[in-house]
Amino acid sequence: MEFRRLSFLGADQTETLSRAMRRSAEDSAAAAEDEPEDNVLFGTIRGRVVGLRHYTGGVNQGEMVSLVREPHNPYDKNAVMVANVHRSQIGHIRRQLAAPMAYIMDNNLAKVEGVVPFGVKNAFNMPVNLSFWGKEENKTAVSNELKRHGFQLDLESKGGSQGVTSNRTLHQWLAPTKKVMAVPLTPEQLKNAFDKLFDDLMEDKTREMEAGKAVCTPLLPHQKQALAWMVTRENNSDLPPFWVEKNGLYLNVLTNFAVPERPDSVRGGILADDMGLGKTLTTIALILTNFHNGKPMPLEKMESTPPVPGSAGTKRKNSDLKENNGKRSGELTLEEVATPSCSKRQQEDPVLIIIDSDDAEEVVAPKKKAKTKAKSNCPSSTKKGPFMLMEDMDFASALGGGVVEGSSHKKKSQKKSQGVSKMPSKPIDSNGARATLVICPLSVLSNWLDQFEQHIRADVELSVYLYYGAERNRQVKFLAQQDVVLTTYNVLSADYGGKKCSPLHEVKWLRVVLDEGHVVRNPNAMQSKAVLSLTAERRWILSGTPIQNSLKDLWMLISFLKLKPFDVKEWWNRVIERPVTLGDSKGLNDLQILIKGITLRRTKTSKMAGRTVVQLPEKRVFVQKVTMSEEERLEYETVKREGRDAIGRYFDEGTVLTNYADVLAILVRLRQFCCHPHLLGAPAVHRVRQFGYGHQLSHLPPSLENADASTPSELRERLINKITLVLSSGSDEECAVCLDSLRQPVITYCAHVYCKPCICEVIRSEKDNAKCPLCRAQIRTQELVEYPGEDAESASADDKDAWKSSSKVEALMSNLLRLRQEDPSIKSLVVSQFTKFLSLLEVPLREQGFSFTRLDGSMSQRSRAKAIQAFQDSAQGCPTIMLLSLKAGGVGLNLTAASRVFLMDPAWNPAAEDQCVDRCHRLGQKKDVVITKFIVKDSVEENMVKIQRRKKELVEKAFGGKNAQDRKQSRIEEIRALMEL
DNA sequence: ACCGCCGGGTGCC
DNA sequence: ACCGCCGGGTGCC
Repeated sequence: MEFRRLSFLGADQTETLSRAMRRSAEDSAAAAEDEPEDNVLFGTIRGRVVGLRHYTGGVNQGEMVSLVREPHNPYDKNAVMVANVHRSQIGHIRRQLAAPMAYIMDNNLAKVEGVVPFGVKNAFNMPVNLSFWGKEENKTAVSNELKRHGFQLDLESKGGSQGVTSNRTLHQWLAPTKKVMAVPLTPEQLKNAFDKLFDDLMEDKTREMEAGKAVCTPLLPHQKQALAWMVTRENNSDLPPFWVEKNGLYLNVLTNFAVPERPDSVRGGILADDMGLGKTLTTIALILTNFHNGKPMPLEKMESTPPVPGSAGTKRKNSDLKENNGKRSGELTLEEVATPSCSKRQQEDPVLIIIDSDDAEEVVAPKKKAKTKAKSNCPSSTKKGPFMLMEDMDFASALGGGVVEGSSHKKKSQKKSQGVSKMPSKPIDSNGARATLVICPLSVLSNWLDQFEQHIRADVELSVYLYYGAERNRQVKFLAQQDVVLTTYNVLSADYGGKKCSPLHEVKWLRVVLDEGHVVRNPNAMQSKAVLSLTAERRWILSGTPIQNSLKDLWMLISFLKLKPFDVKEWWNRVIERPVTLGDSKGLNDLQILIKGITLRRTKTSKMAGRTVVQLPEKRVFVQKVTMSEEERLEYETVKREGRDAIGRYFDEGTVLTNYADVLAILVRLRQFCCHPHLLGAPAVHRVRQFGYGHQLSHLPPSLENADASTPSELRERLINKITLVLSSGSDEECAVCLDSLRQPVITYCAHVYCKPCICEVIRSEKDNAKCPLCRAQIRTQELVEYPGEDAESASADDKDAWKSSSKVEALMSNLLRLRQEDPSIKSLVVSQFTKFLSLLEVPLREQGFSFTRLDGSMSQRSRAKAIQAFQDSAQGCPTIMLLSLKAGGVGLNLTAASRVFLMDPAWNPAAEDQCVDRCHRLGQKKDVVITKFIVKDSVEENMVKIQRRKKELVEKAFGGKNAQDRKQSRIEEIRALMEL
């Protein structure tokens, strides 16, 4: 590790630096494993595996083997061990060759991979074809090191230096028993194929299945298909793809591994339906429909329980939770989480049963603890009805004493004859696992609870435990007893952190479901490790966008599904990722087979028997051009001229990048002006000064570190303003260190924005000499200025007297007024990137007597849920308008009550607008959706629209992400276009 | 005999 | 390992 970092700091400073930083920002332990660009084949060598005598590991003809360094081997510090799939040792590389290999491997000059071409029955040694893969720049070093020890790399190229990576060579060495001569794919073909990876996965997946009786929502045809498919996947006992049975062994045809144990069937997969197709409902149906042996989950009918404790108990339990969370954790209360969907539902008995922690503790916990809990938690009642207690006892004894197979069968047949009916206790199947663990982002937690409530019959009892909040019940026994345990990725990884174990990791789950599974992406992140080490019989990934950036993202998913042998990164890299990256059509084909076997994906436009899967109402987009008033135009042109001058200067000096934050600030100001002049600086005077509003712009220093006239506190203030502007600009800035979206953003004295952990790591590793990765200015930890968060300032309160309208505001208001006249029941989303603009809009809305609510990033979970709930409610007097911040809320956000969307200002990223619109144009929308985009004529907004269009085309053409530098460069081009420079 | 040759012991790193 | 290598025994034929 140390050595590697040193070697990186040689050549290209910026590039290697940021790479080195990225590595240390991540979990450094495993980071050495995967250098993605090790894709050049340097050549091959026929080596020898010796010492077979001493080890038991066997190998097949043509089998891929791992080469593992053994730096602590007492006989030779250069030792290189040869191992098979199971990591069991076959032998060692002969020491003469091991010496240069050790050097190459230790310095990360190349990755070495082996295939045994023949001689697998040899008693003492066997040949091994070694191939060396790495970055072009290390090729000579590798070759020289081998030469120094008397070895010559075979290059196999027929001509041209690119020949080394030809597929011929590739195949020969990846799987020498195969005689595939593939034609390399062009990047274009590769891109197309990759895009189609998740398309056309429909064949054989059209069988439908009815949900279990406990599900009260009728499934749509495509959901029944998904259910049938999921049930089939869960109950299958097929070999995973590319495995065949041969001579009593199991052979993987890609790697030639032959193992005696049958590789586990992949019981689960990826449900990758577009959002809005009802993945949550389908999953709930799955939980209830496919318990053990393909039978529905045995559930109690509530009437069947003893009348008094039963119903009262249920209600009380719900209120327990409310109290419990509100009082104890302070993090998430029932109002935030189990949002009653509408007034009508509230009158019914809630079907969602959330068993309070104490239910189990009373049985298994030491008395003392139970007592305390009872006091603090449930003052009014006698804890719980005898019914629940008995059930728990039943469970405890079942767990303790083992389950009699017959008894559970009896229960099942009983159920069969009576339908959903009395079920005195919840049986555990012979294999014990009962509970489904659902892990989701916090933003959709409440949605899950909602949906459990909505879709399960009111007379059916399903125990859903929300594993969240400080006082969550961590008892393994208790968790294992639930039907469903719901938690978030954060809770999971927090529990797991460091300890490598946690309550959730001790439970043997029947099923683990990763909702929005694509969020688990970086395999080095704690949450990935936490997710991968869960124990479950069945595993599911729900994701509308299974591939975020590239092939690499897929590994996490495959690995989670335990798809042998690709759950081990080496085999994934060798067999799939690298061949595909190099344009090998066989590799791509293999990947397609792999994905096809485990994925179901339908888009909103997928056809089913000639009709689209979901009949969504129509969506129409209108662009409404807004003309500025003369006064506005005059002012706008002034601001624009000053901005152009400043940016033009940066272009002349070639300092656009170093002053990027300033440039963004100028652009933001222009965009803000298009919405409303008050957005720019007022009433906060310092903003005006800092960003050179009006004539003062010309005094803007070239960069902030030269702003010598300022006191430290002034500088600080400026930086806070700057970071606020950058972050609220809607440009989705990324951290130049981790290349991801900013988290815990901080700004340096040289006015560049990074994730706090990333830049701190840079400073830490470079000690006193730390430099800003973007401009090389000196940086220090104590000089980093943190983003204070969006101050939820209410402009309306401050500016009531000073209120004035703007052309755009007028345009919106006249739309809203007309709409109200035509149909007062229609609800609208009013979307802006500027929360302050939303605040300004509150004034005329109030004036005109509109009832509105608001959702923006600064709001707590609690107030968000309230706002959504109120807006979705169709009752008289409920808000008809929601002021929505463009980036607020996750993809799960459901605002189907709205059928009109007013996009007040264009976004940099057109996808953000689409996503926003999709919050109401989704399953459950009954009306046609009309979208109005306001664009100010002859302004920066019009130019933005042009850029949006170009971006869309680019996205359609390009494969894979650009690197940070390219992205910055294209930003610069955008700036030129925007400012008409 | 400071060699060659023979044959037994031995065998990954 | 039906090899190579090592090192001890041995020494005209």
